[in-house]
Amino acid sequence: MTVILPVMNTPIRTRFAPSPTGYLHVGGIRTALFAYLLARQNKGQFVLRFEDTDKKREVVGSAEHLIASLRAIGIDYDEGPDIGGPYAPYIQSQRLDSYRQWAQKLIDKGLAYADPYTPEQVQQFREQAQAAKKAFLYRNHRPKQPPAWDGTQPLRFKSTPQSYTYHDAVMGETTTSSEVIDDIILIKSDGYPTYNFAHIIDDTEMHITHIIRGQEFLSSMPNYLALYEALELTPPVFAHMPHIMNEQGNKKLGKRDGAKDVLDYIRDGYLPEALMSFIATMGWNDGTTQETYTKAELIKRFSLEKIQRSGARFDEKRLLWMNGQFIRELPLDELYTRVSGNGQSVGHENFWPEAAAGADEAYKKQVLALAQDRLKTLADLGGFGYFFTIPSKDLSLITDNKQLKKLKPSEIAQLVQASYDKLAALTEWTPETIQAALNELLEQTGQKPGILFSLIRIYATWAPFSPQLNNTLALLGQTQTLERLGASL
RNA sequence: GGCCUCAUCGUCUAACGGUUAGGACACCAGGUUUUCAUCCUGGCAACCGGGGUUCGAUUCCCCGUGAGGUCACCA
Repeated sequence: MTVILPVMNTPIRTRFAPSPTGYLHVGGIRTALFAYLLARQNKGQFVLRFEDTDKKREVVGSAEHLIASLRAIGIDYDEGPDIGGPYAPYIQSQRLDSYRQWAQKLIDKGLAYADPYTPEQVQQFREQAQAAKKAFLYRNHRPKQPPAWDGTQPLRFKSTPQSYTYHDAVMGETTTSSEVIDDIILIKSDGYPTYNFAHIIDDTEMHITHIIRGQEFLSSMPNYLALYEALELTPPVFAHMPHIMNEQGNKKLGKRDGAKDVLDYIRDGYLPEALMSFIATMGWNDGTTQETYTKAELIKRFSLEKIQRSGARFDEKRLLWMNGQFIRELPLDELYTRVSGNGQSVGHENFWPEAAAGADEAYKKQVLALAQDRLKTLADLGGFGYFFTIPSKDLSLITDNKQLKKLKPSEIAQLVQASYDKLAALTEWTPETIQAALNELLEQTGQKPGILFSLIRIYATWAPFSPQLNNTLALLGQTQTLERLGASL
């Protein structure tokens, strides 16, 4: 039969419904993001719901962690476990009465029955089917006279195999085989509902209009459609997202394979807006050549129809590039607050090198202005410690330098002394006057910039690289520059 | 194995029957008269294979092949 999906004229309501079993990785948060974007675009609501019906797998603290992750990326929800809403509670373990009532409706209609078998017996059926190279279907073993359901056995759906055709907002027209319809478990023997049953009830009661979820649920769609029918409910719009694959491209991204916690990206100095743009453009684009998007642009331009149907690999190099792009576009003052957190919570990290602790704000902002173009992550700021403290000498910078290593120590000393004298004579200390002095120094000593400037730069910073020499010296100040040049090897 | 889905440079992607198949990341080369980064310029690099349909297929159809997902008292 064909399920005709309704034309939606009610406000759009989407949801993100994770189970509190761990952290959120980029794959998970993308599903949340797309649901969020759709709701915001249509002035609808975005709902957070916890699906905690598997008490064995629950991880302490993960609910808070999930919430923190969404907040950190900039995905705010209108209703949820912690903030409530018109359809509270938003935690499945607190909605058991609802599931019971809807289950009773199915029992009354003769569409649900108690499963009399032990898990071991069912497992035996499964193995028999496997041995016979056939797909296991519980309904082939459906008891003729099932006992009355007393709540201690699993409650199963009494299914009728049939084929469905439905429209998926991402995947398009989809037809399912009747073979996969089975007597799925509605309520487990521990009294909690299965995801398969609970999400349908919740989405209905919470007036969710669009279910956006991962592609792994595609193969269960026939069973869900059968349930909607049995419950006499109108299904919402479905949008199944292709998976994000790991970097090797051979598996869907998952926690077991080391998929990174999104909060770790924040801790590592990735900007939320870069993360959002990157995640959104993995598997979605608006048909233009635009490469990065602000949140406002995403809300405006997003559409389910433009979502890619095939899985996308997670390319961390591209994320790193994108992060640099966003850092560069930040106004200096904004960048300053981003790197100067109190370190108390995620999103408020302090990325300054330790030596910067006592430095004054104006000076730090000048350093930041020089550093901005060179940051790929905020954490890269940690490499600018030489602006705040006299760096320890690393002679390998000279001995490993293919030009400098040819010089005798006496020649080096001479060059440094000449530089010292020249810079000490300056009465005005600006990038321009310094550059002029440096240029004169080149003529005076007859040295190539590659040798002379490298030497000065190394004496001033003892770092493998640093901003442009004149700017670096200007910011360091004349006194500090001379002190560093004056120190002997 | 059954069922479902997918298929353009190494990667993310554009193209919705007619293009020298475009952009970006990565990589390589050059420039911005020190390094690294930024920025600019240029380069390398793709329509999975085979049949159809069509005047014409990357694009539509079929069959292969490959990849992923799913077959739980997990979600």
